[in-house]
Amino acid sequence: MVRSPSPPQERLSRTAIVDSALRLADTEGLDAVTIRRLASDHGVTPMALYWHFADKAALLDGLTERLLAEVRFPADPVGAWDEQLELAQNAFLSVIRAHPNLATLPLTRMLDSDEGLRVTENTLRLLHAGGFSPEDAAELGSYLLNAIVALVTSEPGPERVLDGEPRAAAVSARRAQLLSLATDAFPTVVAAADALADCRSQDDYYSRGIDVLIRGIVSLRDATATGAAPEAPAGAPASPTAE
Amino acid sequence: MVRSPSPPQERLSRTAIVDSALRLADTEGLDAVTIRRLASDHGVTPMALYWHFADKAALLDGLTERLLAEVRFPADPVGAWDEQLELAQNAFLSVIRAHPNLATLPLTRMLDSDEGLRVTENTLRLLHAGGFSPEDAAELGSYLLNAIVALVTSEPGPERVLDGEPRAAAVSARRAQLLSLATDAFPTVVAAADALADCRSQDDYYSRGIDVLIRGIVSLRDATATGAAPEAPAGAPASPTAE
DNA sequence: ACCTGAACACCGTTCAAGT
DNA sequence: ACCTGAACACCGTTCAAGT
Repeated sequence: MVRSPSPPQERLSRTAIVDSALRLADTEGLDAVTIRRLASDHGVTPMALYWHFADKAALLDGLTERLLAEVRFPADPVGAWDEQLELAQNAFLSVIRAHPNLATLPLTRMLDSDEGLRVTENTLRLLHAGGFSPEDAAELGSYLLNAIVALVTSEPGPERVLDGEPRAAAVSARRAQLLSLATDAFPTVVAAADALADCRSQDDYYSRGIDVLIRGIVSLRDATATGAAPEAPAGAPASPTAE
Repeated sequence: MVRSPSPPQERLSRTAIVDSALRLADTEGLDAVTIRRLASDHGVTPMALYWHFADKAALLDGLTERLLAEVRFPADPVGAWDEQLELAQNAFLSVIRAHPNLATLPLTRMLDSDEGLRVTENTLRLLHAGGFSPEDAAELGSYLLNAIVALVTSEPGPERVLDGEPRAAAVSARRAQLLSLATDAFPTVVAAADALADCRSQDDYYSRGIDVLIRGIVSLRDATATGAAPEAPAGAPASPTAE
């Protein structure tokens, strides 16, 4: 609340607004990111933001772009195709994990910024190099990216805005709720109450999630892409076969 | 707008409110579901709803429960384990596909209603029968369910609130945007512009998405669950090994 | 070019009352 | 038990001005 009430701001700018929106979302959740809140944090009238952004959707597009700009894909891809794919997916995952409150933004805004297009292109290119057509790569790539978001949103545990003592309280409340269920109707849920109330090991959870994803893609490729450039170096797609 | 301004309502009730909330979300999107809008649709004061629900979160929990109640799992599971898993996943998918505007609700509210717990129990039980421990099944199951939601949210095409002519306009605008990109920076995205702007075949898209998911799980099971009840009949878990 | 001021049509919610 | 009325602290956004 006493974040920076009315700092002697030198100037308003797109990047300054997006910067504070990112911090605000990280600390207080995406719902806290409002035009009026950002304006007051910058010691300015709400309407001032409308000179820099057409509307709130444009602001969220800017925020999404800022998030996706942090994704660092390996510059020179080496190793087997599935290893390259895993590295790329982990690059995306680590950024989403660092900003879990923003995880849902790319779900609908992936194609609405240059950085989102960059991430998309890299993913589709990798899939295409693995033998999928650009069209198949498009559907598979969109799904792959969103499944990684789903991995983060489905991480067991309470809302990610909570911290410290309120978080521990939420975890034990959830545990108690699940343990109180009828064991004949919900035997497996009761048996897994601890694991559902809070993630046991985040690293294990995520490495297994990525593992399942890659296994699925590889298995599909092996069953589908019969002889279609199965082990291309993935520098650039051999021939994009445009339209 | 002229939906049912002030019908001579007999009585307000939880189910009547949830019913109209479901219709409203389906036709106008989740954002249209507000306390005040529902109240006016029922010809009643906003505060009237607070007798039936503690707050808006409770209303959305009720809406989620209503949605998940539509999920019909096969009563007597027959066939191979992965076929059972696929049937169960398709049962969940078909409900989400029927209500795409509500797809994101189960992401955070799965454990907050009896119907959500029912869906969770069924999923975990199946995974447990496949050889995963209840804890592993919990993490895998949460992920599986959310990945199916991700499948729906990542279906290529414009927002699902749009229909008819505005939808076609959004599709061709997206297509034009993607085709106008620099082909040296975004060759694969440009090549897949059509597939990214609108889903080619929804049935193909979804059957492949489920396919990738099942393949991933099966591959993980074959690599992991070494000899641990690999082909149990899946009626009920052999021994829940509680705690 | 960049920001203010007043206003409009919305939100969820509390609190005190009515029947 | 079930609903109303007035009020509070919020939203995003338009439109007309200011400098």
